[in-house]
Amino acid sequence: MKPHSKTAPHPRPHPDDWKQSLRRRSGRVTRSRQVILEILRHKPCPLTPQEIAQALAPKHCDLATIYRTLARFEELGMVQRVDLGDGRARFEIAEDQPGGRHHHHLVCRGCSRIVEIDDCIPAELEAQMARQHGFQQITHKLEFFGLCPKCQVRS
Amino acid sequence: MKPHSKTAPHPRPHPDDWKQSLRRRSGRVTRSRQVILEILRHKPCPLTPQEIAQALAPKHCDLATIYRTLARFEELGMVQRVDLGDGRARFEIAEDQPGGRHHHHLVCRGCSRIVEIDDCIPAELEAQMARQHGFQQITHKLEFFGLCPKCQVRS
DNA sequence: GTGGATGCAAAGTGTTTGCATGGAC
DNA sequence: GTCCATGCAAACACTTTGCATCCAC
Repeated sequence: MKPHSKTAPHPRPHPDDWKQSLRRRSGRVTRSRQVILEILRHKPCPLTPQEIAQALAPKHCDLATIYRTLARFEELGMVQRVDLGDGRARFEIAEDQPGGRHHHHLVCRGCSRIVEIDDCIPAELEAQMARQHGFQQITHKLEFFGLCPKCQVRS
Repeated sequence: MKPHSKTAPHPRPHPDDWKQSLRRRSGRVTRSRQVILEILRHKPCPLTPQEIAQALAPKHCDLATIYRTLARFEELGMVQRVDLGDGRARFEIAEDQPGGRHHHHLVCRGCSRIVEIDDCIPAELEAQMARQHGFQQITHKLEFFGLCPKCQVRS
């Protein structure tokens, strides 16, 4: 069940295209920015700014810088914000970027483990909603919560 | 399209049952608590603690009290927390309470207007996910975002 | 009268901003 | 050399907590 199949897949940019698009917008390709992007590309789940800071701990990067970088990357459409309802922001590679894809998350209520999920809601559901309420450009956030096998035993 | 039909509807408690269930748990039925519940019952969309404070402005109730009351009500299963991704908590009557029902929200990205939506994801989707990843007691959060008719004109 | 609820103030937590310095181009 | 990015500290918004007082029972 993967009803959210893209009809016209985006052109896949070269992994380093971002450097040019950043420079074009008078931004600079700094070491921090490269490392942050590397970390996001290699992690299987969305990360909080704190987690990113830890991941690049040896090279120490200020939290404020991480926030600013992520905000910039979000503007450029390189990363997207994920909200799992615990009051802290998480970021992952945007779904139309190399290494990204449209997906949702299944979060364990016990240990907070995050599993990525490819299933999605029927596209027709959004279309119908758009018609019914006159809204346009509809997007959605869908997250699942449950108890993972380990935490079922524990409780 | 309303695939989330309840098979066995909860017994509908009397609107004032909460007073007894609160007292049973050694809680007290104070004026603040009654008014807060009244406000939530009469509003068509989830409210932030701030909005609740405004709504009962003449009778002034401290924000801390509102937070504590909502936390208590949430424990008792009377209200539920809604997260629309803007970093502030919202609350509404729980879906199995009198006046509540399972629903989701469609939020305007322009003016933040909130519309309640009865559509839901196919129950089969959750069931399959449970099987596939071994999770249990799966719940979901589903929120839609778009541009309402007014904001389409503006932009 | 007792124990829980409230108001007020202070502390927490995640995030953002101001400003001087450092580094990409 | 110019201008943007960074680090550090202060400011912010929302939420939680401590404590003396108040009130439901």
